[in-house]
Amino acid sequence: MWRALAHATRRQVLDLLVESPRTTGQVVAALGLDRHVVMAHLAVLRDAGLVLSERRGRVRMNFLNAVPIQEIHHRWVTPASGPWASALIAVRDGAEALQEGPGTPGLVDDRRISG
Amino acid sequence: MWRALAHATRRQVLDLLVESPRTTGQVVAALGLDRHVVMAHLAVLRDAGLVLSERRGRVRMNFLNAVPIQEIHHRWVTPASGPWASALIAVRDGAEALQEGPGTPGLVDDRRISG
DNA sequence: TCATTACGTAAACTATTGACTACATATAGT
DNA sequence: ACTATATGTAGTCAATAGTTTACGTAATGA
Repeated sequence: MWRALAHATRRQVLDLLVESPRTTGQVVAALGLDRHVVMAHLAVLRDAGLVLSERRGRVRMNFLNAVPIQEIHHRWVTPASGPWASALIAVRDGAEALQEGPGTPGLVDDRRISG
Repeated sequence: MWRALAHATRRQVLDLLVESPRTTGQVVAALGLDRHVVMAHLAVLRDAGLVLSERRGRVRMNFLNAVPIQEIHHRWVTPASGPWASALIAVRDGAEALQEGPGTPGLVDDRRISG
Protein backbone atom coordinates (compact mmCIF):
# COMPACT_ATOMS: atom_id res chain seq x y z
CA MET A 1 0.00 0.00 0.00
CA TRP A 2 2.75 2.48 0.88
CA ARG A 3 4.46 1.67 -2.33
CA ALA A 4 1.23 2.30 -4.19
CA LEU A 5 0.97 5.75 -2.63
CA ALA A 6 4.55 6.57 -3.49
CA HIS A 7 3.71 7.63 -7.05
CA ALA A 8 2.13 11.01 -7.73
CA THR A 9 0.08 9.73 -10.64
CA ARG A 10 -1.48 7.06 -8.46
CA ARG A 11 -2.38 9.61 -5.83
CA GLN A 12 -4.00 11.62 -8.61
CA VAL A 13 -6.01 8.57 -9.61
CA LEU A 14 -7.16 8.17 -6.04
CA ASP A 15 -8.17 11.81 -5.94
CA LEU A 16 -10.29 11.22 -9.02
CA LEU A 17 -11.87 8.09 -7.66
CA VAL A 18 -12.66 9.51 -4.26
CA GLU A 19 -14.77 12.06 -6.04
CA SER A 20 -16.68 9.42 -7.92
CA PRO A 21 -16.09 6.03 -9.49
CA ARG A 22 -14.82 6.16 -13.05
CA THR A 23 -14.20 3.85 -15.92
CA THR A 24 -10.64 3.21 -16.94
CA GLY A 25 -11.21 5.31 -20.04
CA GLN A 26 -12.48 8.21 -17.98
CA VAL A 27 -9.41 8.10 -15.79
CA VAL A 28 -7.24 8.01 -18.88
CA ALA A 29 -9.06 11.02 -20.32
CA ALA A 30 -8.86 12.93 -17.05
CA LEU A 31 -5.14 12.43 -16.69
CA GLY A 32 -4.24 12.76 -20.34
CA LEU A 33 -1.73 9.95 -20.11
CA ASP A 34 -1.17 6.88 -22.18
CA ARG A 35 -3.83 4.26 -21.59
CA HIS A 36 -1.33 1.58 -20.71
CA VAL A 37 0.39 3.74 -18.17
CA VAL A 38 -2.91 4.38 -16.42
CA MET A 39 -3.82 0.72 -16.58
CA ALA A 40 -0.53 -0.21 -14.97
CA HIS A 41 -1.08 2.28 -12.17
CA LEU A 42 -4.62 1.04 -11.66
CA ALA A 43 -3.24 -2.47 -11.41
CA VAL A 44 -0.84 -1.39 -8.67
CA LEU A 45 -3.66 0.34 -6.83
CA ARG A 46 -5.83 -2.75 -7.14
CA ASP A 47 -3.05 -4.99 -5.85
CA ALA A 48 -2.68 -2.66 -2.92
CA GLY A 49 -6.39 -2.94 -2.26
CA LEU A 50 -6.88 0.77 -2.70
CA VAL A 51 -9.06 0.37 -5.76
CA LEU A 52 -11.78 -2.14 -6.47
CA SER A 53 -12.90 -2.59 -10.02
CA GLU A 54 -15.52 -4.41 -11.89
CA ARG A 55 -16.05 -5.06 -15.53
CA ARG A 56 -19.39 -3.86 -16.84
CA GLY A 57 -19.97 -4.67 -20.40
CA ARG A 58 -17.12 -3.18 -22.29
CA VAL A 59 -16.01 -0.79 -19.61
CA ARG A 60 -14.38 -1.34 -16.26
CA MET A 61 -15.62 0.74 -13.40
CA ASN A 62 -13.04 1.59 -10.76
CA PHE A 63 -13.99 2.34 -7.17
CA LEU A 64 -11.95 3.77 -4.39
CA ASN A 65 -11.52 1.55 -1.39
CA ALA A 66 -10.74 3.77 1.55
CA VAL A 67 -10.36 0.87 3.94
CA PRO A 68 -6.59 0.48 3.57
CA ILE A 69 -6.18 4.18 4.24
CA GLN A 70 -7.40 3.43 7.72
CA GLU A 71 -4.08 1.79 8.30
CA ILE A 72 -2.56 5.24 8.25
CA HIS A 73 -5.09 6.26 10.84
CA HIS A 74 -4.33 3.37 13.07
CA ARG A 75 -0.64 3.91 12.79
CA TRP A 76 -0.49 7.59 13.51
CA VAL A 77 -3.77 8.81 14.80
CA THR A 78 -5.75 6.26 16.70
CA PRO A 79 -3.11 5.42 19.26
CA ALA A 80 -4.47 8.16 21.49
CA SER A 81 -1.37 7.60 23.50
CA GLY A 82 1.96 6.34 22.34
CA PRO A 83 5.00 7.92 20.79
CA TRP A 84 3.48 8.84 17.45
CA ALA A 85 0.54 10.53 19.06
CA SER A 86 2.78 12.75 21.16
CA ALA A 87 5.09 13.49 18.28
CA LEU A 88 2.20 14.58 16.12
CA ILE A 89 0.58 16.56 18.88
CA ALA A 90 3.90 18.26 19.48
CA VAL A 91 3.89 19.32 15.88
CA ARG A 92 0.36 20.56 16.11
CA ASP A 93 1.38 22.69 19.05
CA GLY A 94 4.39 24.03 17.24
CA ALA A 95 6.74 22.26 19.56
CA GLU A 96 8.71 20.31 17.04
CA ALA A 97 11.89 20.64 19.03
CA LEU A 98 10.28 19.03 22.04
CA GLN A 99 11.79 15.74 21.23
CA GLU A 100 15.31 16.89 21.65
CA GLY A 101 14.51 17.29 25.28
CA PRO A 102 16.68 18.57 28.04
CA GLY A 103 20.35 17.95 27.71
CA THR A 104 19.93 18.05 24.03
CA PRO A 105 21.29 20.95 22.04
CA GLY A 106 19.13 23.77 20.94
CA LEU A 107 20.51 24.91 17.68
CA VAL A 108 23.75 26.74 18.16
CA ASP A 109 25.43 26.50 21.47
CA ASP A 110 29.04 25.68 21.64
CA ARG A 111 30.11 23.89 18.57
CA ARG A 112 28.09 21.00 17.55
CA ILE A 113 28.66 20.00 14.03
CA SER A 114 32.36 19.54 13.67
CA GLY A 115 32.78 21.09 10.27
CA MET B 1 8.25 11.89 1.28
CA TRP B 2 5.81 9.26 0.02
CA ARG B 3 8.67 7.43 -1.55
CA ALA B 4 10.49 7.55 1.75
CA LEU B 5 7.57 5.89 3.48
CA ALA B 6 7.29 3.25 0.80
CA HIS B 7 10.01 1.07 2.30
CA ALA B 8 9.30 -1.06 5.35
CA THR B 9 12.79 -0.65 6.76
CA ARG B 10 12.45 3.13 6.67
CA ARG B 11 9.13 2.95 8.48
CA GLN B 12 10.88 0.81 11.07
CA VAL B 13 13.55 3.46 11.45
CA LEU B 14 10.86 6.06 12.01
CA ASP B 15 9.25 3.87 14.62
CA LEU B 16 12.56 3.71 16.42
CA LEU B 17 13.16 7.42 16.21
CA VAL B 18 9.69 8.40 17.32
CA GLU B 19 10.41 6.58 20.52
CA SER B 20 13.61 8.47 21.08
CA PRO B 21 16.47 9.94 19.07
CA ARG B 22 19.25 7.48 18.29
CA THR B 23 22.70 7.47 16.87
CA THR B 24 23.22 5.83 13.52
CA GLY B 25 25.00 2.99 15.25
CA GLN B 26 22.10 2.43 17.59
CA VAL B 27 19.70 2.24 14.68
CA VAL B 28 22.01 -0.22 12.96
CA ALA B 29 22.16 -2.35 16.10
CA ALA B 30 18.41 -2.22 16.59
CA LEU B 31 17.66 -3.32 13.07
CA GLY B 32 20.49 -5.79 12.70
CA LEU B 33 21.15 -4.71 9.16
CA ASP B 34 24.29 -3.73 7.35
CA ARG B 35 25.47 -0.30 8.41
CA HIS B 36 25.54 1.01 4.85
CA VAL B 37 22.01 -0.07 4.19
CA VAL B 38 20.81 1.79 7.24
CA MET B 39 22.84 4.84 6.31
CA ALA B 40 21.30 4.85 2.85
CA HIS B 41 17.82 4.64 4.32
CA LEU B 42 18.60 7.41 6.78
CA ALA B 43 19.79 9.53 3.88
CA VAL B 44 16.48 9.02 2.09
CA LEU B 45 14.60 9.92 5.24
CA ARG B 46 16.71 13.01 5.69
CA ASP B 47 16.16 14.09 2.10
CA ALA B 48 12.45 13.65 2.65
CA GLY B 49 12.68 15.85 5.71
CA LEU B 50 11.42 13.10 7.96
CA VAL B 51 14.64 12.85 9.90
CA LEU B 52 16.93 15.56 11.16
CA SER B 53 20.42 14.63 12.21
CA GLU B 54 23.36 16.21 13.79
CA ARG B 55 26.92 15.12 14.25
CA ARG B 56 28.08 15.06 17.85
CA GLY B 57 31.66 14.11 18.27
CA ARG B 58 32.04 10.81 16.57
CA VAL B 59 28.42 9.87 16.53
CA ARG B 60 25.48 11.23 14.60
CA MET B 61 22.23 11.68 16.44
CA ASN B 62 19.10 11.22 14.38
CA PHE B 63 15.82 12.88 15.29
CA LEU B 64 12.37 12.28 13.96
CA ASN B 65 10.74 15.23 12.30
CA ALA B 66 7.01 14.67 12.43
CA VAL B 67 6.19 17.85 10.55
CA PRO B 68 6.02 16.29 7.08
CA ILE B 69 3.68 13.64 8.41
CA GLN B 70 1.20 16.40 8.96
CA GLU B 71 0.81 16.53 5.22
CA ILE B 72 -0.80 13.15 5.30
CA HIS B 73 -2.97 14.25 8.15
CA HIS B 74 -4.15 17.28 6.35
CA ARG B 75 -4.89 15.30 3.28
CA TRP B 76 -6.75 12.34 4.68
CA VAL B 77 -7.29 12.61 8.34
CA THR B 78 -7.95 16.19 9.24
CA PRO B 79 -10.14 17.25 6.29
CA ALA B 80 -13.33 17.87 8.20
CA SER B 81 -15.09 18.15 4.87
CA GLY B 82 -14.30 17.15 1.35
CA PRO B 83 -14.47 13.91 -0.57
CA TRP B 84 -11.79 12.15 1.40
CA ALA B 85 -13.50 12.94 4.64
CA SER B 86 -16.73 11.33 3.52
CA ALA B 87 -14.93 8.34 2.10
CA LEU B 88 -13.09 7.79 5.35
CA ILE B 89 -16.17 8.37 7.45
CA ALA B 90 -17.99 5.86 5.30
CA VAL B 91 -15.30 3.38 6.17
CA ARG B 92 -15.52 4.18 9.83
CA ASP B 93 -19.23 3.53 9.68
CA GLY B 94 -18.73 0.27 7.89
CA ALA B 95 -20.37 1.62 4.80
CA GLU B 96 -17.61 0.95 2.33
CA ALA B 97 -20.09 0.10 -0.40
CA LEU B 98 -21.75 3.47 -0.02
CA GLN B 99 -19.81 4.86 -2.87
CA GLU B 100 -21.32 2.55 -5.42
CA GLY B 101 -24.52 4.42 -4.81
CA PRO B 102 -27.88 3.85 -6.39
CA GLY B 103 -27.90 2.46 -9.86
CA THR B 104 -24.68 0.80 -9.07
CA PRO B 105 -24.50 -2.93 -8.62
CA GLY B 106 -24.47 -4.58 -5.27
CA LEU B 107 -22.30 -7.58 -5.63
CA VAL B 108 -24.09 -10.24 -7.58
CA ASP B 109 -27.21 -9.30 -9.40
CA ASP B 110 -27.64 -10.24 -12.96
CA ARG B 111 -24.32 -10.87 -14.53
CA ARG B 112 -21.77 -8.26 -14.17
CA ILE B 113 -18.40 -9.56 -14.84
CA SER B 114 -18.62 -11.15 -18.22
CA GLY B 115 -16.54 -14.21 -17.51
C1' DT C 1 50.52 9.69 18.39
C1' DC C 2 48.46 5.28 17.91
C1' DA C 3 44.67 2.06 18.14
C1' DT C 4 39.82 1.77 18.33
C1' DT C 5 35.37 3.28 17.38
C1' DA C 6 31.93 5.42 14.52
C1' DC C 7 30.58 7.54 10.61
C1' DG C 8 31.31 8.89 5.31
C1' DT C 9 31.93 8.23 0.23
C1' DA C 10 32.11 5.86 -4.01
C1' DA C 11 31.85 2.23 -7.20
C1' DA C 12 29.70 -1.98 -8.85
C1' DC C 13 25.97 -4.95 -9.17
C1' DT C 14 21.13 -6.61 -9.01
C1' DA C 15 16.23 -6.04 -8.74
C1' DT C 16 12.27 -3.36 -9.38
C1' DT C 17 9.66 0.30 -11.64
C1' DG C 18 7.58 2.90 -15.07
C1' DA C 19 6.82 3.84 -19.83
C1' DC C 20 6.35 2.42 -24.55
C1' DT C 21 5.12 -0.77 -28.50
C1' DA C 22 2.65 -4.32 -30.66
C1' DC C 23 -0.79 -7.50 -30.65
C1' DA C 24 -5.22 -9.57 -28.75
C1' DT C 25 -9.88 -9.96 -26.81
C1' DA C 26 -14.59 -8.68 -25.74
C1' DT C 27 -18.83 -5.90 -26.02
C1' DA C 28 -22.49 -2.59 -28.18
C1' DG C 29 -24.92 -1.33 -31.88
C1' DT C 30 -26.19 -1.78 -36.49
C1' DA D 1 -21.65 -10.87 -39.11
C1' DC D 2 -19.23 -6.41 -39.13
C1' DT D 3 -17.34 -2.25 -37.13
C1' DA D 4 -16.07 0.83 -33.67
C1' DT D 5 -15.13 1.15 -28.91
C1' DA D 6 -12.93 -0.18 -24.63
C1' DT D 7 -10.12 -2.98 -22.12
C1' DG D 8 -6.39 -6.85 -21.65
C1' DT D 9 -1.62 -9.07 -22.23
C1' DA D 10 3.21 -9.62 -23.49
C1' DG D 11 7.62 -8.00 -24.33
C1' DT D 12 11.22 -4.56 -24.39
C1' DC D 13 13.95 -0.94 -22.40
C1' DA D 14 15.65 2.97 -19.64
C1' DA D 15 15.68 4.76 -15.13
C1' DT D 16 15.61 4.19 -10.35
C1' DA D 17 16.30 1.89 -6.01
C1' DG D 18 18.53 -1.17 -2.82
C1' DT D 19 22.46 -3.83 -1.50
C1' DT D 20 27.22 -5.05 -1.22
C1' DT D 21 32.18 -4.19 -1.25
C1' DA D 22 36.21 -1.40 -0.80
C1' DC D 23 38.47 2.43 0.84
C1' DG D 24 38.58 6.88 3.59
C1' DT D 25 37.91 10.36 7.36
C1' DA D 26 37.24 11.99 12.05
C1' DA D 27 37.01 11.75 17.05
C1' DT D 28 37.96 9.39 21.66
C1' DG D 29 41.11 7.79 25.05
C1' DA D 30 45.25 5.59 26.53
